[in-house]
Amino acid sequence: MAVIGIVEDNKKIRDLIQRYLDMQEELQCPVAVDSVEEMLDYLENHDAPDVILMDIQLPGMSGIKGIGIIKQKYPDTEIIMLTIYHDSHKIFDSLVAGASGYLLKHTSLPEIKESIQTLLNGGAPMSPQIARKVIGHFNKPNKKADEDYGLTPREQDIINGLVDGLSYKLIADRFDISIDTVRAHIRNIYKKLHVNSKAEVIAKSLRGEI
Amino acid sequence: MAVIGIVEDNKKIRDLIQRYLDMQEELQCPVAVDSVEEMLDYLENHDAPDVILMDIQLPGMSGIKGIGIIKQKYPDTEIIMLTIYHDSHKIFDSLVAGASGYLLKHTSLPEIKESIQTLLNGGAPMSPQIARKVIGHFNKPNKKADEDYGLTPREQDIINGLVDGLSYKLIADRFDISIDTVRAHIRNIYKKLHVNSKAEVIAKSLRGEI
DNA sequence: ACTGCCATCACATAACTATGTGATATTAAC
DNA sequence: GTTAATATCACATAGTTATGTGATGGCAGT
Repeated sequence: MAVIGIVEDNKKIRDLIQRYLDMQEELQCPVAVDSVEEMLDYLENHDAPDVILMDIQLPGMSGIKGIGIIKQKYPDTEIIMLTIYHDSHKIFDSLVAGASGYLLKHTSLPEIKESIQTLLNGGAPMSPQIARKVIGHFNKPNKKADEDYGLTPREQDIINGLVDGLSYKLIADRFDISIDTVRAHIRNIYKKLHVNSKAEVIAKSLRGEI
Repeated sequence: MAVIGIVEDNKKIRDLIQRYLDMQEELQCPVAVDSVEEMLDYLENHDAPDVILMDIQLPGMSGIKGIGIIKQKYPDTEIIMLTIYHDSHKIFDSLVAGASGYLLKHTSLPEIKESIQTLLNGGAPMSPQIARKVIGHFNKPNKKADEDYGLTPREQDIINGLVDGLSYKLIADRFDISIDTVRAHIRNIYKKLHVNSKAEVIAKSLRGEI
């Protein structure tokens, strides 16, 4: 009899999954909480579940951070992410943190059950679409032109300034140009990257997407 | 109508798969050869298939080396490995070389067909057991302990919002608090992290320093 | 009861960012 | 020698961010 835990802040979804899993002959789901912190509290006083289903977007600590903490204290507990996020870096971060599977929230209840069994049998549950993104990470270092945004050298300079946390004015000083020129470059960068804030440029850059 | 190619040195298996795939309404398999060299010859004079099923152990060039050569000349052709090897090293090398899927030879004919369709739909066909080994590669690098800035759970939430590229207003909406509260939290975060702009917080966070 | 910390909100203002519109000079490509 | 792309600068303005100052209520520990 495998013991399952759930960390999910949407009460409706949480209850639904818990009731469904608990109903299964070969599973039991004694704990379903809405934050990593609560799960850690629970684990202080109970045996660790065999498998934990974990959301990413949670009140308090994020699910990804939670993976690391839980896996460190209870390394035999396997974690399956169950989330709406399908972007590569969240998937990647989850797996690096120690998750053993990654499902999207549209996954049906029987599929969730099946995924748990896959995991208990030594497999890693994930949809082919997720698998594709995981594989993508293997190819990245090899391919240089990951996606070519056609940034000019000057635009790269400006981006580096942004990533260093500089204001327009400081970037202007660094390259000895006027602040209006900086603005002009940044406008072009935004257009090329399809974003519209410093924050997004910095995020893209630090994720290696530029 | 998707076009499939096969590189496999066991004539019996090769013919079996070719006949089966060719029989399918939506597939055709005009080429099944027993070495990478022969496949390259074929490609000189014909349109590249949409998908190539590739063995690893082959006469002449290995299938893994073949992936690299074929993907370089015909980047739109997807490659699925079909092999007896299930060791992490071969799986890893194949994916790095550019394979989009990895199947073991005990895979049934209908499963092979299904895998091809998965691939054409943007997924990556691989068994859960293979997926598990792929994930294993992500876990190896263990991260160092990060400095404790004494951030409260709420402050972490806000930081996550910033990293997601949200404006104060959107962060306020996400957590259902007022924009002034968001401002207040951000002020405290800046103090704790010794920074004074969104940009720096995002950078710190994405560098794993939080 | 008192203190400290957390989370919430309000008002105010200076500084910075995002965007529109337009212009000039240089250089490489056709 | 015209075109296209790059890099530069200017003015204007709406919107966002950064900071200061101050306040309320909850909760934990002493």
